[in-house]
Amino acid sequence: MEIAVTDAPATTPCAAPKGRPREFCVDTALTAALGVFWSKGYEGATMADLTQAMGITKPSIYAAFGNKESLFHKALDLYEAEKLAYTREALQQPTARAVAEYLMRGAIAAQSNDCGPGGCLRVITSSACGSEGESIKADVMKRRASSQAALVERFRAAQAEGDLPAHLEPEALTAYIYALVQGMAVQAGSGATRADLERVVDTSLAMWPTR
Amino acid sequence: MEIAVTDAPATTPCAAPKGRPREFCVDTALTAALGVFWSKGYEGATMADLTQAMGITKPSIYAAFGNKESLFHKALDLYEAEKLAYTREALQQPTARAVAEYLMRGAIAAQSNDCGPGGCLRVITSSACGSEGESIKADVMKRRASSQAALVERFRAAQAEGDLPAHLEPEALTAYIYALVQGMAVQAGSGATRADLERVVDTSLAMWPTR
DNA sequence: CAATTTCCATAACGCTTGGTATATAATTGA
DNA sequence: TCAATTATATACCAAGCGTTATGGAAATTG
Repeated sequence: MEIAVTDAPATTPCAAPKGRPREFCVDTALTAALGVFWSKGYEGATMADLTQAMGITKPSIYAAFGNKESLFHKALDLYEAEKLAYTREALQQPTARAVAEYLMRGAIAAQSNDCGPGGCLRVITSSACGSEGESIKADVMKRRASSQAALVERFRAAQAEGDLPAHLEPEALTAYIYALVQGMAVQAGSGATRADLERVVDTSLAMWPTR
Repeated sequence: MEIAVTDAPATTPCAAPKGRPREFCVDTALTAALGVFWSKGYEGATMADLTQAMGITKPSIYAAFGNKESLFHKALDLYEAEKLAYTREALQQPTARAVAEYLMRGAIAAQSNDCGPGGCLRVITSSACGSEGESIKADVMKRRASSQAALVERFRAAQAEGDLPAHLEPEALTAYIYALVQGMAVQAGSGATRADLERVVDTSLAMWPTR
């Protein structure tokens, strides 16, 4: 009769892991997987690469993360949360120019190859499109569209405040900024140094309308 | 005695093809192969994809082009000669701004997906870097460096003529332009339309120093 | 301590990959 | 007409891919 009261444990999965606990840290393994995907792309990363970098065997990967595709999605979540956080912080900058600068300097930090492999996981994934990773590519493009929409909105607000010259459309400016950042990612993936990328950003900012 | 006079046929290979003539046109097949590499990348393009698009069987490909890697290099040669010719034409424009505009408008024409697949074969190839296509990637990067060096030289000449503000370094400007063009390639490969790319170029040109 | 649950490791699976051996067809020159 | 030579077509190969089944070891629960 009172069964309904204690009927909830199925929804609280973290209560008591009955069997043998796993011997590896999921987050650490996921970080290692991210590094592999980042440097070799989705299709370029083999399960052998992943097992070696993650330090666990294939059955463990499949038990903990599902299949390769779902592992990639989780790695991409981690990437966006950890390496692309600056994207959201940038929107809170006071002026449109400051937003753009924050976005580009953040891109340097994220793409420069001192921390992690060079380039951008999104760019790498959307460029390398075998027939297999079609849904992967679609996922990346959806996330990118969402990021771009937020920036358009920010620029629109800036224009309403008179912070942006009227002859610049928010959509066009967003596409421009993103093209620049994505191009920097291409160069970073091809061995460009942090100084190289800084020259690109400085040049772009030198051209930004001052009035 | 007069042998020396008629000793040249080894250098005139088109004289008499002794055996069975091939039934396909090499250039047509190479164009088809280029389309496959362009839309799926080097590693993403399988031999099955290539045979189907080229309309010939695997042994014919290997007999005519060597292996997959050498086929890619030949397709890349064709791509650069046919689709990247605007890169060299741009350098002959009278002003630095005209050079930049020619470069970007040409990029739109080459990357926009009405003619051939979207995006840029160089960007696709250098981004998609499995462990296998390492030498392929190196080849692309070498060609890109050569193109960039030519643009640096052109901007340097422009600066000597007073055609370019002194506070803009030719190297930095080149990296900036290339980042923009490469970013446009990323967007074109993700389904951006010609109008989308034109907005990017117009925005960039609106920021170009006028004085 | 027994039972149970979950883990790790090996090995195999079915499939696709780039590349090739072999046999047949088509042309040239004698 | 008969060899010599070259292209085509079918089939095959070894290797690598993502994925899964199996068997035993280890840790928590009752």
